[in-house]
Amino acid sequence: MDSTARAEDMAYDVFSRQCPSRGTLEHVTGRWGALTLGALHDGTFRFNELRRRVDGVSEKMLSQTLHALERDGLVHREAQPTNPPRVDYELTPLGREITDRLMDLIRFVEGRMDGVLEARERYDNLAAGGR
Amino acid sequence: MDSTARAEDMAYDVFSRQCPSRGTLEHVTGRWGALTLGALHDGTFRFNELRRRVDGVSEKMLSQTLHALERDGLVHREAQPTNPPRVDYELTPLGREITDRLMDLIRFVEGRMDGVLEARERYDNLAAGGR
DNA sequence: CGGTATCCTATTAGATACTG
DNA sequence: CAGTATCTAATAGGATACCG
Repeated sequence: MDSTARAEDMAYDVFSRQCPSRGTLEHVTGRWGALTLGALHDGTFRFNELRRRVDGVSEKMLSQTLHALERDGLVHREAQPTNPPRVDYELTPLGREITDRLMDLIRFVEGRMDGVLEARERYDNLAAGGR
Repeated sequence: MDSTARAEDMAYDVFSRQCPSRGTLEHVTGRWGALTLGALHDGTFRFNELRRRVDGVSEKMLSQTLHALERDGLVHREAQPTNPPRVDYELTPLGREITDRLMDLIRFVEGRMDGVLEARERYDNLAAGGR
């Protein structure tokens, strides 16, 4: 019984090279994936609204990122066949569960940036003294 | 008082292009950063032990990744001046706090991979029918 | 063992122009 | 508005050789 439960736990292992979870994790945590999910954590947005929220993303990268997240079932795309077109993006229930955890991580890192910046100064000063 | 607290909350905002938290988040969530931190979550390891744990990483990328994480104060490097040399890597307290949250995310994604794979099939079948 | 240095390729990302 | 297509530039990544 324990061995069965353990086998299920190990069904997907991101540390293994060929595991598909590695690809999905990269979609979630990649530079633009993380910021796009983070933006959608605040609500439903249109394409150009998202572009403004994710400061610095190009049309191309946002489009590519949204496609990957939609394919993985984390983002829902709602297109209205009007003219001009209107397309809304929002998190799916699964996308929301994942993004909740992603935001925990992002907020925590933001909250500790002072410590990170201090560590960098110590590291750089030490390296400068060493040479 | 509330306004002061809010100003502190917004000190670092990863959605803003120039914020240094964006770089640190990329070190933490990048392909090799996430897997390296994940490996170190299990304990202290030597360079080549880490290489084996992070399946697929090259010497060059592991070295680069460890340097970035050490500089950000998330990983501690302990070198013994013996011959042959022995170097141990482990998480700092800050690295552990961040990695705890990272592992929550990773384990959750692994646990939902069946749903992700089903979503991909639906998406690909729809796209195939559309063309 | 624990790396660094170099070279080379592949992938990613940005800018620009264009379309329904 | 919401993208796609194309081209180019920057960066990541791999292979190999070498060093303390």
